[in-house]
Amino acid sequence: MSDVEGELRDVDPRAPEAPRRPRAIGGRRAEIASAAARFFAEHGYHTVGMRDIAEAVGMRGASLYNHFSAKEEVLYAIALGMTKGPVEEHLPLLDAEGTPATRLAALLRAHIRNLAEHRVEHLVGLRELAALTPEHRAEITDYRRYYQRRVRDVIAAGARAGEFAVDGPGRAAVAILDMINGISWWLRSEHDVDEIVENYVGFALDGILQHARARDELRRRDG
Amino acid sequence: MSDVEGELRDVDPRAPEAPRRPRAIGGRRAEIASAAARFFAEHGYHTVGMRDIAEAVGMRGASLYNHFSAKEEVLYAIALGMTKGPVEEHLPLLDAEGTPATRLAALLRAHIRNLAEHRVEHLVGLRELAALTPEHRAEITDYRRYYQRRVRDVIAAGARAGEFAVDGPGRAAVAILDMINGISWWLRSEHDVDEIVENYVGFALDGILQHARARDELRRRDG
DNA sequence: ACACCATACTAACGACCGTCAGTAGAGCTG
DNA sequence: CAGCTCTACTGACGGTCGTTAGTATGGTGT
Repeated sequence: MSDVEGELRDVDPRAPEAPRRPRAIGGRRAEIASAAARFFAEHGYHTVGMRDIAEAVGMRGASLYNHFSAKEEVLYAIALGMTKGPVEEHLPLLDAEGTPATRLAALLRAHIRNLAEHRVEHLVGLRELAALTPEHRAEITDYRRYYQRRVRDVIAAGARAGEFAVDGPGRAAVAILDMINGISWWLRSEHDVDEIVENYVGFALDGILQHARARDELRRRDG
Repeated sequence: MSDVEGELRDVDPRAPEAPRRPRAIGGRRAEIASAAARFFAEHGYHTVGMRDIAEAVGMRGASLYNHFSAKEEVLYAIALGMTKGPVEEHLPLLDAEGTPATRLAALLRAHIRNLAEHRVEHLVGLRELAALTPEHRAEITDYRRYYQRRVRDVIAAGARAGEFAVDGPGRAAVAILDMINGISWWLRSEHDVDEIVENYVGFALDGILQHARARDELRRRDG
């Protein structure tokens, strides 16, 4: 009946060791989470039913419980992918060689590209935090706080080195991350991602993180 | 400005004789919307029931329909207050005397102060757009687009006048507004609003809107 | 070949939600 | 007082939702 095709046996990028599972069963999970993210992004978590998500991947609502133990688990998987992932894969860029400025620029570039590639998941992970279990929400916000702290620290290092001219590295970090995360609200497929990346890295590195220098120079000029 | 305080309603709501409060307040609508905004901000629009909102203002769920024709109307009132209001009250600051920089600074200051004063409404108006009727959502986004366009125009004027050094006034406008609107996600009552206002106006005016100047100067310095 | 297990299905339950109908008391107006 | 309005109440309906139980099926390992 249901013409579920088996062709999309996928390759999960992060499956270090698949425990004795010959079938690529993680793939269906990712497929469901991806479809759910699209729906959540467009209509909101609570207005989307399990039956809606199921239909999008070609099954009936109840069958989703073979892959997720609850609807909230789907949201949790989406949110976790957008917080834990970047922390583990992008944050090492801050430990690489180079000045704080080059390292931060590399991080922001990776961040924005990741956001553009997973726009809906990113949007959902930001917007639907309140729908998570308190424990899950705490875990997500912990990841986010850690990420933000690392950005703050590299900004502080750059300020000490004279690369940045900013007072309040913490506030600048928040401002930069909010500015960048705002992209997920309006990004459309017709936008030029490369251009956006360069614009925003410029806004952050040459703009916000130089604002104290520009401010002093402008004041000196104007008297 | 705050209207009706929570006067003593220590009476069992089931009591056949309800406490007679002084008539004369049309502020009941505002009181309901305000309580609803607090709940929506904390728990999300769909997880908050009419009965929850009602309880917060001392009535039963069905009685809310004497003030709003539907739950969505409550959300609409909140969102409208946070979009139409600023458009009509703050945007005239852009038509006042002064250079583009001083006028834009005045607008951003007013914007952030308004956001801080109505943090929950602002957050809800941003986050729960998807829960609005298509017609209501279109109206809200129209207001927001218009606001954004006006900001873009004053940035373009400042760039022509040499006050700003930015390429792409539209993108800078979006970045600045996203950065500022991000405040509503983390603002707490213990924050110093005045300090935030000055920080963010600096980020925008001396930072993002000067990034092309800073970029060129840094490149010249570094070779 | 057989057992197993992952996965899909159908059917239904219980809870909750937005909303409405109908009612009643208080205050104002004549 | 009579009559109208405003606002709150009770009670309930219809629908939807997340979730569970029980069952069927087909591929896989032994």
